Formats: sequence, C-alpha cells, structure tokens
Amino acid sequence: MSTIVRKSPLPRYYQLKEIMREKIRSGEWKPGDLIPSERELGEQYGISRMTARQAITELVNEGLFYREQGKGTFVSRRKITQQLIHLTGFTEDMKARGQQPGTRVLSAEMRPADEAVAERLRIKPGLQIFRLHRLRLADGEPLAIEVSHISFIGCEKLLEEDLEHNSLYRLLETKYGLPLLEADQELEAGLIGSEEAQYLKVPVGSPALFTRRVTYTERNQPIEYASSVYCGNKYVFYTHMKREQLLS
Amino acid sequence: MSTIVRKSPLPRYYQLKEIMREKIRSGEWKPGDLIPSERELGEQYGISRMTARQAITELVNEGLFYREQGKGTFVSRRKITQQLIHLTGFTEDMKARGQQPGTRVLSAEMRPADEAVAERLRIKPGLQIFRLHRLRLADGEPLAIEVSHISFIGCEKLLEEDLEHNSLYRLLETKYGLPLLEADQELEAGLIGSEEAQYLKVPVGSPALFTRRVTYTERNQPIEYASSVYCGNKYVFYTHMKREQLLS
DNA sequence: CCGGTATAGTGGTATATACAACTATCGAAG
DNA sequence: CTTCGATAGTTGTATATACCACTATACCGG
Repeated sequence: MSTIVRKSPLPRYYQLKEIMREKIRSGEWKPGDLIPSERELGEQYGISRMTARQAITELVNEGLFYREQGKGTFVSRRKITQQLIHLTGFTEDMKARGQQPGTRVLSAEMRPADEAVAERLRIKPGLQIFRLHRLRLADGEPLAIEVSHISFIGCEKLLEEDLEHNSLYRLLETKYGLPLLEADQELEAGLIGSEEAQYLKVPVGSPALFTRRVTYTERNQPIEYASSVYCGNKYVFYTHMKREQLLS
Repeated sequence: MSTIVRKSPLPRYYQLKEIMREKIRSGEWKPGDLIPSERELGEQYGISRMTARQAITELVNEGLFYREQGKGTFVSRRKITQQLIHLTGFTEDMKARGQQPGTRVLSAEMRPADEAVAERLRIKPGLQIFRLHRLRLADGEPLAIEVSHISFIGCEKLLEEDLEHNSLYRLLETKYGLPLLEADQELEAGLIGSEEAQYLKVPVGSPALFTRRVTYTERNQPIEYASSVYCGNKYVFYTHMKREQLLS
C-alpha cells in the first residue's frame, strides 16, 4: 500500500488523490465499489479526516467518485473515460481513443491578429501573434484541419520549434512554462467545402464538425484560439455536464 | 447588502454563494474585479474564513471566479455564460439563448428497452420504459428531433403528463423527486436523412448535429437516455473543459 | 413476525488555529 | 534613483474538534 510522504513538497491531499486514482486505474477499486470512509482513510494514511475529505471531494468533482450521505463514497460507474472529456491536445486525444496521432504543418508564421482573434485572446487587433495551420491525421488518415492562433510574450520563438513531431500543449507547458488549464469551446455541424475536401480527402458536401476553442493558462489568461474542421463521420466529441445553480 | 441567516436550513456556505452569484448577475461585481478576501467575507457575513473559502471554491469550480495565490480572487472574464455549458433541458437551453422554446410530441408510449438503451440505462433489455418522441422548435421554427428513453419506478405515469407544455426536466424534479444532476454526452456531425428532413423542413443532405446523452439523478443513477438530431446550421453547442490529472 | 427504537456507522457543515507560500508595497540604504 | 529587505496582505494547506443529518443494523416488545 502506498504511503503519504509527510515532508513531500506535494500536498498530502494531492498525494492521497494520486494513491486513490491509481487504485481505480489498476482495478483494485472497481466501478460501484464502496471505498474506505473519510475517517478510515485519515487513520490509514496518518492525515486528518478533513484532508482526506478534500482529496475525495476533488475526485468527486472529477467524476471518479460519488457520495451518498449516511452511506459512503463509491467508485463511479459512468462509462465515458475521464481522458475523453477533459482538455487535451490532439495528440493526447487520439491516444485516448486508441489511435495513432499524426500531424502535417501546412504553415507556421507570425501574423497580425484580426478583430475576431484579438477579441478572443483579449489583445489588440494588429498585434503580431503566432499562427499555425495543421492537418491532423489519425492512424495515417486525414481527420481534421486546425488553425491555432497563439499569443504570449515570446511567442515568435515557436517559429523555431518542430511542431510536426512535438505536441504544442506539452511544449508550451514544459518549455515555456505556460500550462493550458481550461478551455471554452463551440461545436457546430456543417459541410465540408472544396479546400477542406482536398486536405481531408473526402467529397465536398461531406458532414463536418466545426469547433472554435479558446484555451486559458493561469490567471484566466487566454493564450490560444483554435478553429478546426473535423470529418464528421470520423470523430465523436465527448462531454460531461453538470446541473448548476444558474445566474437567474 | 444581503445577510446570512444563521438559523436557515440552507448551509451558510451556500447562502454566501448565492449572495456572491447575485452580485455578479446584477453587475455589482464586474468581470476582472477583485472581490473581498476570504477573511473579509468571513468578517462581513459573520462566518469563518474556511466557510467563506468553501463558498468561493465552489464558484471557482463553476467558472465564476479565479484565484491567484498571494493576490486575491477575481471575477472571471470568460465569455460563454454559465447557462450555456451546464446541463439543462431544451426549454432552459433555448431561453438561455434568447429564443422561444416550443415542443410537439410526436409520440409517447411505454416500450420494452432494446439492448443499446438498456445498457446505457443499466437496466435489463425488455424492461418497459417510457419513450418520448418530440419535435423541438426555436422561435416557431423546427430545430431538432429528440427521442428520450426514461426509466424509473413509476415512469408509466409520464403517459398522463402534458409533455408539450411542460418541461420534462422540471416535472421529473418537482413532481417525481428525481433531480437530473449530470450527464455524459456524445456529439457527432452527420447529414439529415429523408425522415428528419420532413420534420425539420430542410433539404436532405443538410448538415446535422447528432447527440446522444445519458442523464443521471442522485447516486449516479442513469434515468434518461436521449438521442437528438439538430439542424447543423441553427445550433451551436457550448462546452467548458478542464485539464485534469489523467488516469495513465 | 413485524414494527419501533437505539446505536453505530457514514457524509455534511462549521469553527478555530496555525503555518506555508506568494505577492505587493514601502522605506531605507547605497 | 534603484535595489533590497521587511512587513502586511493574500491564498493554500493542515489539523482538531464538534455537531448535524442520513443510513443501516440489531434488538426488544407487542
């Protein structure tokens, strides 16, 4: 059984989260299982009940557990895997679907931001930003066309990166210290036009899934605006929604 | 300024959430504003810092605030309104988009669940469930066709309800004590076929957004499986995604 | 045998206290 | 005028304690 390292720089609640996450991943805790109570986990790992409770709460929020007052905490039975509903880059997304990701860079350049892009990235129109045009493949077959607009101080350095063989998200996080934390996205169905048809190798008029996404780093700062066209019959988008108290 | 009623059956953290939500809704707190600190809110409302902190944490999780360690808590500037990314029924969804919702019931009946529906609702194939086929309108124009499969003890009573003029979600919540709390959904682009074209009054081959959604009530219990076909050019789906630690 | 009550368990809510880590500001010294 | 250090603010983490509300089980009495 894993333990919590009291002097670790990682918080204790975080360590317990990872321990429990691993129990689910490994199958030790199965969907529908009752897990040890907050008090039991606290005793087992030498932490307070409230610290154990925080770890559980965060995994409940992530959808891995659910709670019943007076009964206990249970492993979730929901079908869609966590990997598919969380913010990921294309590379991770394809891997989560058991497909081989591939990328072809169509163009990469610094360009002045137009009004629409500027508004989404909360910058001034005309500011030079990094524009990346890519064809995305799954198992060697064209799947999507994507145009990303990226803005941060020093974004011109991205011109020097190999964005065909490296995940942009990982690069931003590890090399530029800019973790992409959350995103707002719009999805709309449409039809593939002549330009896209050439890249995607499908007939004009085929169904397409258009997406527009703004991605934020720390401090709610928008850093990427990306628009994509997916072959409609080759891609399913997964999402999880909760009922919240509405601003009304 | 609103106050917290100490003897209210509503928890104090919850009351503070509603107070802060109203400050945002009314415009008293604007996007980007720094809000009072956890200690200040605690003193102002006569609750502990930890209770104030819980209220803020839940609104951070909902996307209304963001925090910066050492600086403070700020009102979020993200563009998409909360109403559009949370789980809502069709009626609320249309109202959130400023459109007039309308419904035509095409059929409502008890039917045995087939394999696919049974699996999603975690019931035995062949069990009698409530099947509702509806045409959905926005501002009087056809927008979507929806087929809902609903299963709970007593679901046959739904046959007696007026589901043309009443929101199913509200009915389930208020009359049957079954709040719909969260859902997993799939979206896929496709083309409208001949049957759908007749209902939706668009040409065959028009773009369509196909959705499949399982909705859960308390205890992670699935209660509704709904599949829909939306006119592709009349509907945009909004979603929010977070980067989470993955099970890997 | 059934129903009601008591008890022991669970999660939910709340407060108090302490310290860590981060950020901003101000004042002093060079 | 600039830089550095100190201080005061913030959020983040953690523990202890107490009580509430819900659930399940067991036992007893009718």
